[in-house]
Amino acid sequence: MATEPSAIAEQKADAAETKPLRADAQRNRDRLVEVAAAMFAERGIDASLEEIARRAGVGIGTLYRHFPTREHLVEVVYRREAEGLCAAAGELAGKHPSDVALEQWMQRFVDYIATKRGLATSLRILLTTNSTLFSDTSGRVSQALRQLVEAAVADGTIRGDVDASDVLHALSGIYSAPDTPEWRDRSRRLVKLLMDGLRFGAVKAR
Amino acid sequence: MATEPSAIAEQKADAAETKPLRADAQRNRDRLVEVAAAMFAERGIDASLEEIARRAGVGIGTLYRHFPTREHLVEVVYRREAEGLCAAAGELAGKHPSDVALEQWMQRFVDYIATKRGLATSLRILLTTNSTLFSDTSGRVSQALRQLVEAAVADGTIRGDVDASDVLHALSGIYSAPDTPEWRDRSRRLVKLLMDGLRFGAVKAR
DNA sequence: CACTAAAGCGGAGGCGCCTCCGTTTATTAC
DNA sequence: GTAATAAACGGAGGCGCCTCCGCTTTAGTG
Repeated sequence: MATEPSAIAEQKADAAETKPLRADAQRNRDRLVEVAAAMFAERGIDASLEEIARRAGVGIGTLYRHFPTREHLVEVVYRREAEGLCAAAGELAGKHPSDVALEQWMQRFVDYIATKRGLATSLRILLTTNSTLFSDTSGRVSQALRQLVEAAVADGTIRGDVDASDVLHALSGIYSAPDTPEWRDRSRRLVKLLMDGLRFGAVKAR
Repeated sequence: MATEPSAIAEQKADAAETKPLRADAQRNRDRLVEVAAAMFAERGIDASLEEIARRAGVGIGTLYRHFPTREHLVEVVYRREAEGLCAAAGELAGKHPSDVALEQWMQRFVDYIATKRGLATSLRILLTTNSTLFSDTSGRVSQALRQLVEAAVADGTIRGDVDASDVLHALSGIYSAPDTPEWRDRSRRLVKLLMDGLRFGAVKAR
């Protein structure tokens, strides 16, 4: 499943895809995405676009030029979130013992799911059009999890009789809870609980 | 499949369900529903609620008191539409030859589908909550069609080798076309075509 | 009838969405 | 450096959403 560019713009300088933006435009666009990510996390998917523009220090017109609809903006934020999550797997693995890396990554996964769920309820329509959005990101995300679990099993910091799918399955409780306000905290506790279970009976006892 | 009252208010005086409205309130409510039906048909599901209130000669506050969300209003309009459609079967049968009654009813069915489709795209969310909305109306509607088809077959104004499901199946083209502007006209022609087919080889040739 | 409480009314006001276009700024050519 | 031009900016303005609350009307009661 290749990661082809979505129908909706992507600014990654990876390949000089679509004419590079002017310097100021690129700067503004980046700021907008950053602020939007914060706002969506804080206030939910219905955060005011005008406030996002305001906080990013640009006019509302600028926001609309870059992201003609709310959905466009949300999609970009979501993709960024997913990318960050995948990248985090490598980074955490580099600077923590592998069980700790796994735990921290899963905590971050909770935030990611929050984004995903918010997006899901809002974007049913866009999703029918742009169906690769979820499918191709979720593949990469579970790949990242696999990597972490395998490393931790390999060096004995978690028990050896589980694999990534087991962990994902155990995490499924995260998906189910409705959008209650305590959802995030409960999910965090769930991750801790799961980690205790994983560490129990590990070769390298703590 | 009983027609129990939806989670969302219904004003039918059938049984004195929820305290009868004050005369003026009932009047305003009726006007609102009527105007809304016209506006939704004319301008689509996103018609301005303020304009609906204006045309109905009431304040926007009144509209919101009766229908706290756009979806509430849409649902009531839709139910009314469905009821009207079912009732029309009986009326048309009473004053036209049965083949003509069938034809006219099918033309009206086109309008009904238009409402239904508009609603469907807008109300995915509400539908997950209030799932009886579609299922219980569609049963009654197809019952109405069956009645008309059987009558027309019985008195020989349409051919005898078809039944209501055949007709419904033949009408399915109506469902498919996207929301193009010509959709309604094309659907009307489809109904005419179908009628010609049904009359062809009828016992009582024209 | 007159009175009163409850029900209903309606629109001002605050906010968000989105478009349009005059002004500003980066880039390119000389 | 300067000029020309295309790209980008940004905010005013128009419209729609929805809430809130002071005013009006109705339906009872005597």
